Amino acid sequence: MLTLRYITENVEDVVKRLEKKGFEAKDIVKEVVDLDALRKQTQMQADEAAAEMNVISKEIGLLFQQGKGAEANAAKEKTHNLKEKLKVLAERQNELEQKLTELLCQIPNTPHDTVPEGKSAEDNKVESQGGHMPELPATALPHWDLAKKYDLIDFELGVKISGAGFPVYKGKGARLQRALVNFFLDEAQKAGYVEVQPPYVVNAASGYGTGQLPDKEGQMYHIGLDDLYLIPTAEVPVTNIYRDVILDEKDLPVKNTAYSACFRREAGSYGKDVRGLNRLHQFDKVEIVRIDKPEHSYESLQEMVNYVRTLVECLELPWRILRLCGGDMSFTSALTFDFEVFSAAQKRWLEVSSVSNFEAYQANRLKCRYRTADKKIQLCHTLNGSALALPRIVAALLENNQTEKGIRIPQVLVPYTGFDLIQ
RNA sequence: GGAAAGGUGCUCGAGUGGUUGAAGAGGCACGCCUGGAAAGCGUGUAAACGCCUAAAGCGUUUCACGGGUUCGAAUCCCGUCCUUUCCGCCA
Repeated sequence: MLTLRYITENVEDVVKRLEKKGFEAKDIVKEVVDLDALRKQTQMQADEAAAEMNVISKEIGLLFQQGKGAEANAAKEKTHNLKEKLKVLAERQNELEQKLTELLCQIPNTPHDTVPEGKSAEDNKVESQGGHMPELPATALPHWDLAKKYDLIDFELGVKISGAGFPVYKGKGARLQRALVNFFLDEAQKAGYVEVQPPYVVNAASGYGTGQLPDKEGQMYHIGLDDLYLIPTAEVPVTNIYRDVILDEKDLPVKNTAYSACFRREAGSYGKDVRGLNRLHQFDKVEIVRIDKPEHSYESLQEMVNYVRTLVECLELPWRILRLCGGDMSFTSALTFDFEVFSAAQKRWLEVSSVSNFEAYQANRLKCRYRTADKKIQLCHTLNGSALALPRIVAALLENNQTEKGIRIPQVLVPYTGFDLIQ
């Protein structure tokens, strides 16, 4: 969430910026400002009452020590009203603070200046593109047919075991998955990211920390018996490593990478767009996470974008980078670049990575802070990106590299797969 | 799942209902000492919110979390959560 201070000190600016996200913030921001004023006033009164109470209590203590029991008992009389008043004020302050947090959670992150105007995915701006567009014969197959033909992925078997969206990878299909994961992790390590293996289930506090809760509750699988959530991305457990942590300036930027399976309910999305590997309930992804100081976070974002680009280039896939418009950005992001690769048989661009700077939005909920060289405490900026999500990469690899002899494996992966052709 | 113990500051660890934000130790930082280092000595070492234009300063809160008793709670009572150990089960 945005910080109270930022909102109350930049009312006009916040409202104006949020327009770009299609969020009408005027009313809620006004409510926040009013409530904050009331909160301050209430705290002043409560603090005053508490201070008075403390003084009297100390006096009573002293009187008892001096054996002046009668005087002490007389002093007690004074506390009754004050105690009642204090209770009321403290309760009111508590309520106000709770209400404020509730409101703040409903306000999305303000978009960066460079975020383009726009309402939907169609308004995203193509930032750059590259790679070679393959020319496939008319007989080219979509990846779900290729997967069947070469016995790489069994979607029906997944339905039997779990349900739609939980494919079973087999033989060279499974091997290709493992190869990609290892390749991505090795590359991330070379780029200075420290690998972690996080838990795949998280508690509610972690869900709140990164912003999945409360707004996106329905998108995660919830384990009711233990009140835990299956992670929709490694971003959640990895970023939460830094929840309630005060880092040292010299430790920044923190760079982590993690492989994890990701679980998403994807409620309400069906149809031809979700066929095959295009949209799954469980998929593999290697994530990169960075924690940085505010003045350096956009440099970090650029570095992450550059890094992800090298991955898609290594894989010899046609790619493009989109700068997401205000309307297509996530609730919590300030600036997002999406990576898409072209899947030549489907003739579609598929999103394989999303790289975002959340500025202090997540950090504020996480209480992820750092101590500057002159000992001041500030919120960090958090960033993350996929590097990369596997299924759509696999879809594009299968489709784009299909030949009469079989499916060609990109050179960089051969040491990992142990084969260069799927026959 | 059964039984027991316990949750205090960066860490370890003490804590009698009344200057305990919290002894002591370690760590860390700075200073002195040294040719340099170690040792030694000294000093410092929580966060949030509020008041104040800001700094300084002051106030309030915080000893897992939530409630209760009390003039006053780290300390007593109740509930919740978590951790550890032993037993059982098990990759």
